[in-house]
Amino acid sequence: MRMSQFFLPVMRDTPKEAEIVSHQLMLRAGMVRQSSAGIYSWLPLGFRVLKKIEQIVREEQDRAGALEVLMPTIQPADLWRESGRYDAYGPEMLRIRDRHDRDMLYGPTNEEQITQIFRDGVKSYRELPRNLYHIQWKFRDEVRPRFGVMRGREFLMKDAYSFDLTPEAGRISYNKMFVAYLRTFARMELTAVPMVAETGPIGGNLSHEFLVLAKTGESQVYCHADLLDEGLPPESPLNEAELAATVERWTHRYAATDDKYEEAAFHAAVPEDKRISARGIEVGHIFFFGTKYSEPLGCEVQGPDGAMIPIQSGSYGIGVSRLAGGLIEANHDDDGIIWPASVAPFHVGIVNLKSGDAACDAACEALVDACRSAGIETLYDDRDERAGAKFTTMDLIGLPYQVIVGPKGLKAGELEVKTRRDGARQSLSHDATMAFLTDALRAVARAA
RNA sequence: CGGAGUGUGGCGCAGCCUGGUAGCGCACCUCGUUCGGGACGAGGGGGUCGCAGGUUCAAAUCCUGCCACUCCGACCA
Repeated sequence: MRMSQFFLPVMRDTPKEAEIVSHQLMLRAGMVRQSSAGIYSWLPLGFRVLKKIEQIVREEQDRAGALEVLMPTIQPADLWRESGRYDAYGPEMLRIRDRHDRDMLYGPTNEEQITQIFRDGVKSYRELPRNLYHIQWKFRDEVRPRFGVMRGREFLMKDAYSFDLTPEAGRISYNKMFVAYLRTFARMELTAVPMVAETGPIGGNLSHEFLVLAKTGESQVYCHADLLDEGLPPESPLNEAELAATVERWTHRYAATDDKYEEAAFHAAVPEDKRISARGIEVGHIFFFGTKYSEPLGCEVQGPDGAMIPIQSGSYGIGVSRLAGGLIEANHDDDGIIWPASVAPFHVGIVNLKSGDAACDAACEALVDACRSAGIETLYDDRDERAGAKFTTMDLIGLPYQVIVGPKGLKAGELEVKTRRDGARQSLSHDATMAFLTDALRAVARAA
């Protein structure tokens, strides 16, 4: 993408309504613009990030055997009356009336919708287990939206729903999602710690939250320090025992949010030098809730003996739009954002220090072409203005690598390659630059 | 919903107390000079001063009401 043809309204000054760093940087880097309280438009740069996140989530859901669907944002009230949640959900549910005076609502979640779909489509235990998910906009009319996209009223969420015959089978489905979540966050280079959680209005009795530790996190969390060093979860697919072992590996140590925290238990379970007390951003939440929805909604299948059996279900959420903010909270410095390569809006920024100079233009074009062939996404700063006048734009928007092209370097046949995270610079030939970039971005390419 | 605060060009702000029909920095446009890293000069465009009502010869400024947004608290992906 040529910067001269892109839409990138960056801001030098920090808008005063933005308090936390991710919100400030998302506005300054031209990723989002606020529409009203807790509701945002995603501009090209931000939308690219959102899609990258969404795609990683999608790939890991697919890998775990979940099937993607797409359910509507607007749902009929009657469906929620069946489950009893129409009245129970309260003012956080945005209620709408259509032209025929039918009560509708903008979905805050989709348990009812998916249960209805499954109920009407599946009649036999032979068709279990199944896991259906979608990535769709939700609306919860929060009393107090804040922190930009981290706590919006409208937000993009991946929600998956599992359907099993027995609680034991349901636990396997739960474990699959648990491991998928570990993999999902690891691919974004986030350390997300699973913690035992309250089940809240979604209901159920088995639940974990996944929290990214960050100073600006909304939740107070307590955990064992070694949990942060567990590293990468094993490659799927895993058998039942491997799944259970992996879940065990990430849950046998103490980890709890303040809802579940008990000081005595924490101190008993964790030696003092391993106790971590920190703030966390909740980026995922999984529940197993058995027959909570299948019973009131009549979601049953016929078992081997012919008896009707209510389905055992769980639901599994990832805050996709929230992750965009969470990733910035976890990856930034004084100059701006520092994207992990897997979610960066572009992999490489190319800066032409002397636009209009034939050699510089040609070298940049050659780089753009070579990167395109190599599957490397570039943002080329080709603007015909003072070279470098916008140079911090590249730092601000946080692309992992920058290649700086100027006439002096070119005379020596060299390009300057800058790594955003540590600021390291090196002078390399065109071929060496491509080799460096290809190598550096190999992990991203391999995962995709 | 309780508490606190803010609304003046795209962003950041001054002006308000002591009414006299709007200003600064950045950004933007034109021309010129610059040109290996947040340039300089000259010229220029852009504002219902959140909205409504009131006081006054005159309101960004004073009064009343409303709205929006932000922050702290309780609640959530």
